[in-house]
Amino acid sequence: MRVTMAYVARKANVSHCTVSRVLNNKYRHKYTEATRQRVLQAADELSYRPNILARGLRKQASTFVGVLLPDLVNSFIPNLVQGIQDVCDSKDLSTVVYSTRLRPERLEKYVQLLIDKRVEGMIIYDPFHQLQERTLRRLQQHDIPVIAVLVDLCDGATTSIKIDQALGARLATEHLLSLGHRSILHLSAENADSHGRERYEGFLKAVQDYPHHIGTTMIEVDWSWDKAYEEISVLYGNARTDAPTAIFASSDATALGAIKALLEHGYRIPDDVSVVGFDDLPYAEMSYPGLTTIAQPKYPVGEHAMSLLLRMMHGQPVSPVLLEPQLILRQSTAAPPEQPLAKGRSAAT
Amino acid sequence: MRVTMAYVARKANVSHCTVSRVLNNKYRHKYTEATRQRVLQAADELSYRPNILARGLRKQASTFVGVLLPDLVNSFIPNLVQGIQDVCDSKDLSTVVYSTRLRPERLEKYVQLLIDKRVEGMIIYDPFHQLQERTLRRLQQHDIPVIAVLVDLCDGATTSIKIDQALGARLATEHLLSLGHRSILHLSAENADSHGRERYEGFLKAVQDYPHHIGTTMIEVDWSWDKAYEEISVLYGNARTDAPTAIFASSDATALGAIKALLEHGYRIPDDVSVVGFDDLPYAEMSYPGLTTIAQPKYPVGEHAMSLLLRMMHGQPVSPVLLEPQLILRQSTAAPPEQPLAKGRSAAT
DNA sequence: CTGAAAGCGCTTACAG
DNA sequence: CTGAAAGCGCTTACAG
Repeated sequence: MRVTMAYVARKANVSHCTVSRVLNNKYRHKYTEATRQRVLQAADELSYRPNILARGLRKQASTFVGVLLPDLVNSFIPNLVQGIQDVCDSKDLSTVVYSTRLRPERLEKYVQLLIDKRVEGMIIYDPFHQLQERTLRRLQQHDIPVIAVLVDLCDGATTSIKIDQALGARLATEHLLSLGHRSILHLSAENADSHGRERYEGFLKAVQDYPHHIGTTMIEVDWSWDKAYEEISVLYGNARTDAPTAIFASSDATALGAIKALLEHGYRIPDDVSVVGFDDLPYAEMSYPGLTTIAQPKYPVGEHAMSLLLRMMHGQPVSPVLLEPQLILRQSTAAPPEQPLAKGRSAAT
Repeated sequence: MRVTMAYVARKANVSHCTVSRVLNNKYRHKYTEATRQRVLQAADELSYRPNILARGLRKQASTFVGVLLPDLVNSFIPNLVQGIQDVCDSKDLSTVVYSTRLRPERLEKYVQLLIDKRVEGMIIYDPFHQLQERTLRRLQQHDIPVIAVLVDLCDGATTSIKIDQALGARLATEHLLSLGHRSILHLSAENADSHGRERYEGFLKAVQDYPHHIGTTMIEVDWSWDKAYEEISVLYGNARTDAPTAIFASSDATALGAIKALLEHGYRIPDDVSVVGFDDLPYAEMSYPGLTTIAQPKYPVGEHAMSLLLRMMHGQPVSPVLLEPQLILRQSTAAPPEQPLAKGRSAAT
């Protein structure tokens, strides 16, 4: 049989209201220590546990927070979620996580579901702006506070916590420039989404701000490892002496595609070509050579997002947050070669 | 103002019970089509949405399923979760996912929390057997059905869905043997957990079953990329002609550590040394050279687990499931070199 | 200091 | 065919 408050009350010889008061540690001056002890002991002996659903119904608070993500697999999502959950844990909140896998109709469906579940707030990462404005308005109607992470929502007004993408691109580019590279290739995702565009712009800006002339090449690879691999195979496959000595890839995945193509064509990294990535995937460290890249503070984004949401839930004012990425030096970057590049250089030594 | 059934009822000029009946599509013969239309229209006009908490309280069903994992970051966890969630989606269930990050006390806490939330079932992945038997008993007391994934729970009795680890190890080993390798090194995780042990045993068994004499070496690296990297650096670092021509690593991570060490010492893969991993991480394909490995059916494990749980929730009989892993051929394996191995072989050509 | 009562928003036997 | 009533397990003003 299920142990309810009534049951505990009977055992402790009090009414269920008293049980509620004692167990919630509320109105402490309103009952004697003796009663308190009796209740506590009865609850303990029966291993009583409150029914959170009932409490939620009564208090009009579900203790749930909704998290909407494009997918679960993507590199930094787990860390983001972890950050959110750790804050929730300390506040007796739970997260309900949904991943849309890029299907807009699922997005709408999940928002509705989360509303139905009476979540007390929502954190949304919507990289391709698939969330419609009217859905956002629905959330407002239900007084559900929303925080956008990494990317603004379509309304542009929802409080967001983001990472400075352009700064990351600048750090990567300036690192290559300071090593002496004067011809840099950018594997871009300019047309893919806002992060790709911001990284592209950060790269351009860094180059323009540099006092010397820099030769730049851009290839759109749309976050795709395959495209990066193929484009670099073609570009460096034919013996050329004027190929860029450095590559700034807009993601670790595309950087790894480039590296694989270069290694297969006999180039040495970083001796012949330097490569910088972006993201700091776990593999960035495991790969050969270790990938110099831009690390994003994934876990802190989650933490901040949840803290902001908490403030909103309590009706406190919030303002957007911008976090800074960081350059991680590994073995894939070095000064450019003294001799001009030539295919199969390393195999010939 | 919040739209409740009472509100819809008033608007449709019926009682709230009728609203409930119509909206739940139950007792269809119990009201006229006209009433039905009136209710439906009123609900629609008011954008009525049922309160799932209230329904759950009444029906004694939370529509939540708990998922307990060691972490969110580990390679195949996201796919596993996705499989679980997709099945849940089709059944109007939601998952509450907790990751313990290997802290046993968190495990106990989360189980309790999930009980408090009145989850209708639980899926648990507990690789290091941190869950205590009495916690499992508590779950039973609350009539919460449990499914173990990938690894048995401490009681050994909970229905489980697993992947045949020994078979995976056998597939990997036989692949190397069939290529002609007669000296194989196993980077093991024998002492780390049951998966490590099963993979180790599968390897041994495959070698013993082989008609020819096979030289085997074992190094315990405990799932650690670092340890694999260091051990292989040492073993292959000193010029030796008798080093194994093939490595079966108990995970992709350790395989990648080995590969990095080998490449740094000038060995060519697969020309000088063949390497097989285990897991099929996304990076297995992206690395240089593409990693031959054992793929585990991650998503299907999630699907099956949830389907089993569903059966249990409906009081139907269930039996354990064992899924088969699969060999994925890429570029890191080939026949052994004709000349004996020597350090820096490739650099010398 | 303690209890009786109302109510959160539903579902479902039970009458009529 | 429809409604009144009870009840899921809590919390919280309101009396006493």
